[in-house]
Amino acid sequence: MDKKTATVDLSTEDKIKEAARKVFTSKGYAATRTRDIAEEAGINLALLNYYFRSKEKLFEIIMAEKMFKLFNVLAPVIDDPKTTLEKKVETIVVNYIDLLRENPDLPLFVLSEIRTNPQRFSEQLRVGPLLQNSALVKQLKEKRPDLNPLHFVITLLGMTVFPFIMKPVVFDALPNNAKVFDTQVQERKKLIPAWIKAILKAK
Amino acid sequence: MDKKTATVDLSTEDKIKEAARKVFTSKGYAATRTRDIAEEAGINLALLNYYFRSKEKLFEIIMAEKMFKLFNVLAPVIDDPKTTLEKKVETIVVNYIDLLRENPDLPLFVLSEIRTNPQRFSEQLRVGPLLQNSALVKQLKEKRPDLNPLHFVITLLGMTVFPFIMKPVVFDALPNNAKVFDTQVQERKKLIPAWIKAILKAK
DNA sequence: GTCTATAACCTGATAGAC
DNA sequence: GTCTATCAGGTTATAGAC
Repeated sequence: MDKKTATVDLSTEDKIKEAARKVFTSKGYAATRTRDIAEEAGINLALLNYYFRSKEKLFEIIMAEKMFKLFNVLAPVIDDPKTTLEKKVETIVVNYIDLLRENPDLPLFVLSEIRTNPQRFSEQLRVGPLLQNSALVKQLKEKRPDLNPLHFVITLLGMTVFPFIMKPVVFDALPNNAKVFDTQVQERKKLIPAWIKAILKAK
Repeated sequence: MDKKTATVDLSTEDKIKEAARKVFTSKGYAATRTRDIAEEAGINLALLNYYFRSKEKLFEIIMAEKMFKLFNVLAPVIDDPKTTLEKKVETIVVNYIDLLRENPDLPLFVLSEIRTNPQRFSEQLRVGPLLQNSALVKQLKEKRPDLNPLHFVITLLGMTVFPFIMKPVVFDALPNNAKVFDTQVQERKKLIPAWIKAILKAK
């Protein structure tokens, strides 16, 4: 079944959500007009308010979805005592790259909105506790007690996520962009775990 | 001389630019109202248009400044044949961290605006050629002909820039945030070059 | 150069017919 | 549930006095 047909088959409510996902993530909350969403969904402007009451309510629904996607790659892996540190790294890298290949502007969207309106997200963002006593941190402290776990996590995520953040700058200007980017990102599934290994080994 | 006094001493034009820098970078183009800038500058709304004709013209001036700051850390280093690869890495890391410590939301601001409105920046973004035949790339190919230079550059920049991009998510939720963040970032001036060294050595 | 007042436009949301 | 028409409020930009 092709995508166009699938989209048409959606309920009106889902058509609006689908359109909202697309427009919000590509332009951001402030630059998005409810009219853009309505047009993208192929429905009337009034229906947006009929189903979701307001632009802001609709946005909150989409945003919650996106943040869940983003954090849910980390959450189940980070506190699993049964897997090794190496395996955790590999899983995080592969899962994130697969997720972001399908949602390339997810990180920049979420980070931009948090920056634009930090107090709106102050409650959801309790990353400290999640890290503090996780299995990953314990395993890391055992292997390298001298290395601050936060440095490690940020470096790991930076290696994985940063290509997607830089995509508009580096790749969209390149001649053969889409293909080149995807190849590079796939390569990083193996490169990043190897690099992390080298970093942990070096003293 | 304290900052308040210095600000008051500025010409009206510079007061507006200074205010525009602050408001644009913290809220983004779309969410910024010219009234916010006028108020921040302590002047009347009409003066903004008198000096800069429009919100968009003013934005373009600020944005050009910011992009220059961001790319100018890389440009002089990347094609210098007189320094070693190691020295280049060290210089890039230290210079970027110093720049970003003073302009923490510079990367997220620039990247967000590029994403929101890619065609506006399509001309400025010719990163490919800049990299293609640079001294850095040559040195890298000599040391590790198997490693795609783009992987290297993105990893290096990711390690350096990503903490600033994650700041609102990870650190602003932490108890002792400002101090912790700054300490960590300073530590990375030494950590990142060491990590890069380990990565280049590992086969 | 700087201000007040206002024009011209845009955007989110709703009323009311079908 | 879905549409058209429209309102109410806000935003950029300018006219015109000083």
